[in-house]
Amino acid sequence: MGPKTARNGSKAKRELILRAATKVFARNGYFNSKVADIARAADVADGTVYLYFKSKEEILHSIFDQNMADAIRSGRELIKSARDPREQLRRVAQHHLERLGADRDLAVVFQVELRGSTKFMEEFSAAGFAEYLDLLCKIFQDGQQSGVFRKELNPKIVAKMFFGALDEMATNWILSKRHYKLEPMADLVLDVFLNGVSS
Amino acid sequence: MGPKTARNGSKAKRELILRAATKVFARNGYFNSKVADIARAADVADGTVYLYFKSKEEILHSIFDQNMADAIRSGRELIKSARDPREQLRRVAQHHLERLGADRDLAVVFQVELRGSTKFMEEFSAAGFAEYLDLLCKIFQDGQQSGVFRKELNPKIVAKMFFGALDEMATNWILSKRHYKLEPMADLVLDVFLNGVSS
Amino acid sequence: MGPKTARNGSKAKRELILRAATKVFARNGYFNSKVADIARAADVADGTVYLYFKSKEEILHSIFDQNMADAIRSGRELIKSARDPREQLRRVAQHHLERLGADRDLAVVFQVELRGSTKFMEEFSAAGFAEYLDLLCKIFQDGQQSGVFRKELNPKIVAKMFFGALDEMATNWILSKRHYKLEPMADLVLDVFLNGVSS
Amino acid sequence: MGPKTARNGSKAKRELILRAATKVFARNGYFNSKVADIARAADVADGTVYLYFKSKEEILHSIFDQNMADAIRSGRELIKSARDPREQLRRVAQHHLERLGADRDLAVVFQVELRGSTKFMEEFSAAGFAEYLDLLCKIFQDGQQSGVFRKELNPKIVAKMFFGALDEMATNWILSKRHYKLEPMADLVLDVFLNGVSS
DNA sequence: AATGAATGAGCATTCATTCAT
DNA sequence: TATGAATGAATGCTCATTCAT
Repeated sequence: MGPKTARNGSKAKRELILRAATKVFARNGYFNSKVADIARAADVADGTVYLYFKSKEEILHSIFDQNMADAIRSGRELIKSARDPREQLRRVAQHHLERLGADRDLAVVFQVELRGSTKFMEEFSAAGFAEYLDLLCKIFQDGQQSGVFRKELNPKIVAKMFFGALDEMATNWILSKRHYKLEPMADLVLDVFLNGVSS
Repeated sequence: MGPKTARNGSKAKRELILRAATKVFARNGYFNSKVADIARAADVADGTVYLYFKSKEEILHSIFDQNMADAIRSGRELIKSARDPREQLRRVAQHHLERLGADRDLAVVFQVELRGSTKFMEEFSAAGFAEYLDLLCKIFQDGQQSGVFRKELNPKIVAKMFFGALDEMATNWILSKRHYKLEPMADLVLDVFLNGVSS
Repeated sequence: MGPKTARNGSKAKRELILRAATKVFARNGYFNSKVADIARAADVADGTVYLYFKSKEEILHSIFDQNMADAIRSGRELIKSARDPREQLRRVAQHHLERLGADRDLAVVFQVELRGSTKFMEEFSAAGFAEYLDLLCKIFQDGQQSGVFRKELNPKIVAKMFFGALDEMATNWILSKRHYKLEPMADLVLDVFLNGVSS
Repeated sequence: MGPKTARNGSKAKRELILRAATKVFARNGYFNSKVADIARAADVADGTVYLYFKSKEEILHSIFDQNMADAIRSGRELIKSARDPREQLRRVAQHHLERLGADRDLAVVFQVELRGSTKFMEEFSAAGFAEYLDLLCKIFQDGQQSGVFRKELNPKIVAKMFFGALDEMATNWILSKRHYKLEPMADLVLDVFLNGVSS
């Protein structure tokens, strides 16, 4: 059998629904999106959604899980592709903003819809998010050991700051009415982080 | 009648409802909070809520508006109280985290509940939030003019980064199970911003 | 305040909904009845039903509970009103069939709708129903002690038989297309029970 | 091909599904049973059920029809096997309770699940049930003609009473938590019917 | 005959908002 | 001002049934 077996079909339809949901959530917000909207956007019947996801909430979770796993995987590979912690940081930051900048709907879901509930934020945090922060933290720690970064800084806090700065770039990009590229922000952020704002 | 006329009473009750709503939103999330919950927490009848607010959404907006106005006012005063842009930055950052650290419920609403809808985020952004960013931006611009900060940096972007970093500190503080003080983070953030992470 | 206080109004509306539900359940069956049907029949909004009952199922329970409590109360009084166990039996049987014969909708709910689920039947049995059987059982026991009834019979079983016979009369009456009086069946049943069918 | 042709295979599978449905209906109730549950219990695909039955309702009907036809057939044979109407009554009653006592799932379906809708009860009544009552009625009429039973009694009503008493025994047996034999109740019921409860 | 993925009509329940008192 | 009973629109999810394979 070729690649179009039943299992592939299932995965393809799951993906289809996920993409449709991302679009719908991005446009209407999670709470204002009806499962029927997602079904229509995916061109399937309402009930079909429930063959692939247990609930509306599980769809949101799946969007997060799947993309976060991807992001972490790419992040790890990017780190391996460079030696200099500064360069590692640059690549991860750039990739971070590239990903979001390439899919506005996904970006909206990540920057806005996923933040709307403490409950979700807690799981969100507990899940891959913490892993992503870890990844950044490791880079800072490496840099400290190799003497590139100041040793007296708390790497965890620096990682959060770095993430927070990138995150804010992304959120502002989404909310902005002007159309600009998100990805170039990475270098600006990096510059400030590495060298500070002081002259 | 002294200053405690009916109008004062009204304001007091409005305040009462607002505080109750903050608590309820923080604990259950905006979408899962019922107006009846807020009414019960404020010890008034359901209908009374509508004598002070047009809708549930307006309550959320009011929480934001009122606190944001306060924050901006304080911010302006703090800026006046110092000459050195670095010190101005430090005071604003510290105040930012002090405010949130002093009222966990308010912090939850600001860091989590207010982020859950693009629609709200847009108004949110349009409203006082932009003003707050402006305030930070001004400090950076002043610092650039007085030669304290690097002139080649885009002050708007730096302001967003600074805000993003502080914001992330606050969000992490809320989600953290450990109990620590939020306010001391201000100096750590400032240090990195001023001097960078490079040794 | 006269009899039309809020509390009376509440009870009256609860009663109104209960009566409407009885009619609706009788005509369409419990599972095929929509809460919206009940609301329309009671001339209230859908949501109003939930101010008085927690769920659709609770409405069914309430119909049972309320009527069963009435039946048991009346039964007890009827027993007091006569000395001869045979006369007691006659009065209870007649009252049993009178009640059902007077309200066909209620009869349908009792004879048909309440029987449709083991779960309900169990609670049904556990609840007032067992009490009703007890009441009949007592009459038989009294009759046995006073020598009116055969002492070798198991009074519990006889009570069940008697109830079963009356119950079948009621069920048949409901399902019958012909219009006849239910109540006169009581004497026929009693005759057979007292004297047997043998000549 | 011998007698085990496809048609036999079909009947076997039909039977399989019917048995599975009886079990599922008995455990969950008709309305709470899903066709998918029945299919799984019968170890066939959901769609297969519809090759043998037009609808879920038809399955319930078939359970009734098939068993009722059996009961009537057995009943007729039992009547032929005895001359004395009293003995005929005894054999039919005993067989009635034996059948139900031997298959609790079937008994639950007959005593509880089949009673849950007026619509079904009407057809139920129209169908084999009336025939079963007729059978009992005939015995009483014979007994009246042969002078064994009192001539002034309405045989139809007596038949219903007799059925009602047996029916109640069966229902109580199902709902009872204690484990006892159902069949011996037949003689007790018969004794009361023949001789009455009076001493 | 058999499968099981897909369908889509159907419904109990919730809750923001109103308004008569 | 304050109340809280009443409203009714809104929606996630289920499941009997179909049909392409």
